[in-house]
Amino acid sequence: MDNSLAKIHLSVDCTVLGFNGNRLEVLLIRRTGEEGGKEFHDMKLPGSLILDQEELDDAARRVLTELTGLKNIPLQQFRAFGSMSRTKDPKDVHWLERAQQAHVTRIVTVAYVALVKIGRTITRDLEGSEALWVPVDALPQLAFDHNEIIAAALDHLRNGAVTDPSVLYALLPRKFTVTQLRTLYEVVFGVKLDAANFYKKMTQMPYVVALEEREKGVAHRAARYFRFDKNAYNKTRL
Amino acid sequence: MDNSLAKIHLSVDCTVLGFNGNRLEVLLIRRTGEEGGKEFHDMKLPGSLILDQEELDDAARRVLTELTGLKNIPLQQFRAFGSMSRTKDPKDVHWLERAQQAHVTRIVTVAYVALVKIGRTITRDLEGSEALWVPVDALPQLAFDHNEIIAAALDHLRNGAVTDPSVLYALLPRKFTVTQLRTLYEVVFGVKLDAANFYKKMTQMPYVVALEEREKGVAHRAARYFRFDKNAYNKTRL
DNA sequence: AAATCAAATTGTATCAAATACAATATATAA
DNA sequence: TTATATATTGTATTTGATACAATTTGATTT
Repeated sequence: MDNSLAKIHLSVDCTVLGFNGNRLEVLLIRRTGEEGGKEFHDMKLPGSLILDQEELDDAARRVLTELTGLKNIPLQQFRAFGSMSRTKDPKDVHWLERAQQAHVTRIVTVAYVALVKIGRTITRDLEGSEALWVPVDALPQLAFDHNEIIAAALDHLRNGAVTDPSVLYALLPRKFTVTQLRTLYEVVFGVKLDAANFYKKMTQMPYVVALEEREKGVAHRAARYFRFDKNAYNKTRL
Repeated sequence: MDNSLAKIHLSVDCTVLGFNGNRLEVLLIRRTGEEGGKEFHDMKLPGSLILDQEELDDAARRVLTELTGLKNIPLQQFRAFGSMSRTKDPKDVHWLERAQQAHVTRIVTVAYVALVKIGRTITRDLEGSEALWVPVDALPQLAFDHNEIIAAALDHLRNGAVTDPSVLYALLPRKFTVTQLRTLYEVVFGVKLDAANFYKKMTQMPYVVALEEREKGVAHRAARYFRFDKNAYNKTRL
């Protein structure tokens, strides 16, 4: 009975993105596996199989908390990845079966993105542990189809930011300079923007509010800090 | 072993959207079920369980072809739906188990959207069959979480159309008037647009090309037909 | 056949936003 | 004290958005 259906395993994977002031980075987990008797090291997205009765969103939240120690980070599911060829690399299959203690032929994963402030994420749990930030434009070959998942997550971010630019402020520190904001726009949309015009445009937005505090220790005129005002932003949309 | 993992079934569901010249419609399937001895009728999205070894995208394509007879329609996966509460309605569980001949506690579905030209879709297979177009702003209560899936599909369409408006032309007939195009924009984005300004703006786009042919049989000045030029469009983006 | 209707299409004027780029200000470093 | 590197402000120009009046043209009505 029921044997026309695959024995499918289901997992979640989280693409945690951060902005280091210069480019986008993704949080990856070191993986140690074995291939033909030899040990190897590579990286993968933080993920986990879904537990019995566990909601997808809860599973994603669980993974994120276990990894970063952070809670209440908005996570957004954006796509499932379920190609048969996800498990075409024997390295991955071998690793999976050792980790799961079960025969795995097919694993469908539900992918999430989270946008975090890099500074606040690197808690003691992360230091020297198995997690690390890697620039998204310099990724090595990752486990499974994780390179593809990250590419899709970036695409999702870009699309989301067009409709609702407020998501970008989740990537900036609470206090940020206009230059940081501009660099973020440049890196997300892959464009070059005029600094002077961008400055005027953004600082006249009611939701980008100036603080008294200024940058310190830079070898030039210190930039003013701004913060994002969620309330003011929401008022700009109906 | 392996009993900490749920026995999960996996399916695909297709949200096939069309534009009837006035509003968006979605293609639904009539469903006949049984509840407490009484037969009932309602509607659901076209979907199917994934076959063994079948790619997700292939499953979606298969469903779409079986339903509409059309092939080569671009389908886009946009999200998985896997909440435990998807099967909270006993009606749905009962229906599933009768259809699947198996005990089903949890079914995760991978959702796709397809945009089609309504006129070309209604083939003989559809006439009098179990499929029908229903306006998305007048949907009854559907099976499972299909109302939610359709809402997400519309959201996905809106977001996609902001970044890449060319997707909208998949919803229009090959020859269309500017008024049809404008109504589509209005209905997708939920806004009212000035007819004169929209006309000038669109007809000056290099990818909206005027044809000689005009509308016939309308009780006023006949509108000119235009067509969408994919090549010209692509040249406008890098 | 002429007048009428309704929507298509064209015109024009105004206002707002995008862009270019010069000029000024101000932390630290030399 | 001057030099350097950005931050920030100014100004002029171009382009696009918006409002709305005017004209055109099939079909229908008189």
